[in-house]
Amino acid sequence: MKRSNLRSENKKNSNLKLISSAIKNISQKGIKETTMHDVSHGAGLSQGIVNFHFKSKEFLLIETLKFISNEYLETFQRNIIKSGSDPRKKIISIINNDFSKKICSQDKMAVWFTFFSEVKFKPAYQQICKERDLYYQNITQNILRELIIKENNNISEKNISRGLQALVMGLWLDQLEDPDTFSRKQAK
Amino acid sequence: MKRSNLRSENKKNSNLKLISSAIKNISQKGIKETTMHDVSHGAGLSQGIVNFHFKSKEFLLIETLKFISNEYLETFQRNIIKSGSDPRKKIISIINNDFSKKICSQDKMAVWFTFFSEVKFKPAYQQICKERDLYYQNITQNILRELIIKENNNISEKNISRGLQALVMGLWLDQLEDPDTFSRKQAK
DNA sequence: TATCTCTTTGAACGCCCATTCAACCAAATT
DNA sequence: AATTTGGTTGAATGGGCGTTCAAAGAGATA
Repeated sequence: MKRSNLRSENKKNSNLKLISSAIKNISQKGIKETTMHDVSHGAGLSQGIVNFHFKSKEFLLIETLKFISNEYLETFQRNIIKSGSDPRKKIISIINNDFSKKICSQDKMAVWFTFFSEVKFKPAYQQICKERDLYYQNITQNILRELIIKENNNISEKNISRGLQALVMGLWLDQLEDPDTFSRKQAK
Repeated sequence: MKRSNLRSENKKNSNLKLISSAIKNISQKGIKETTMHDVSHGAGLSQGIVNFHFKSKEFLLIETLKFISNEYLETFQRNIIKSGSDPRKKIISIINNDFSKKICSQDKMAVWFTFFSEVKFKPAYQQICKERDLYYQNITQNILRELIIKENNNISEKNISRGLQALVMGLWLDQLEDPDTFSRKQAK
């Protein structure tokens, strides 16, 4: 066993700490008011470190977006697998996931929508978001198709899945705009 | 008739030009990359003028948000009145308005969501958005109640109207994230 | 132990941008 | 016509922040 892992582990650790700090700061202040100093000190490190690990603020942000996107996709997938083969149960598990405490938290939502608002001006963000959406879209569409066949219905799975996604997004946004009256239960 | 209107008219004109320029710039670059210089020169005026009229960048932004919020509410109201007394037609007119060329344009959506993403950190924005939402919520809820009574149904108008609003928001967001595949017709 | 490589530090640099303000101009008032 | 009031200009100011980099520290290698 190589012992040279101490360094690379420390490095990974630093990266993670920096991304976590970025998420925390962004959720509290937004992207533009989050300074490099905020991020590095929030991670218990010092000034120039972000530029060393991520080259620039922009790349840190991209990695941060990738991070929360992956986090979402992981619980998404895990929940569907856990729910068995009944398409109805699968749909329910998706919705449960979307409004779970972990995913639908004020902090996470704040970060998501902060990035969403920049998507139009930043191709890199757009790509990451698009990929996540396409994945979501694909999966739900397939599940809905199963459901439609099973129930012998005659509706478009494409529109429903897109509508579902939009509904979820809109409800998420609700929680940002008016956290006091928002309830995850009611949204579900 | 007082003739002292030339000055105040010019002033109003300048204000409007500045707000329009702000909208244009924000829709293309976002709030933080829009500089005072961008705004004033976009309006054909010079550097210090925004501070003269709006005191600070922050107040300019608040006025800009108020402006697009009022614009939305005006066409919203006008369309409902035009559509007569049938609740079903009223609902349709709301949806038509939400996805009209004027309201659901890429530029306007970009501006809306840019502000939405800041709502969490800026109480002033939050209040403006909340008011607009409450109004929307109230009106649609009343219309839905009419509809429910008329059709002798037994569902909660509150949840439906909130869901509708969320759905609209989500579809709007779609158009931002992926303008190429988005179609206003399909959304409707 | 000595050398080399990778990571971290934090002061220094330079750019960008909101804001200020004295000077100027045009409209209103007298 | 003279004076006051209000709007506009644009150069100057100052602060904030991303980035750089020499020096130091810590792990790996010999």
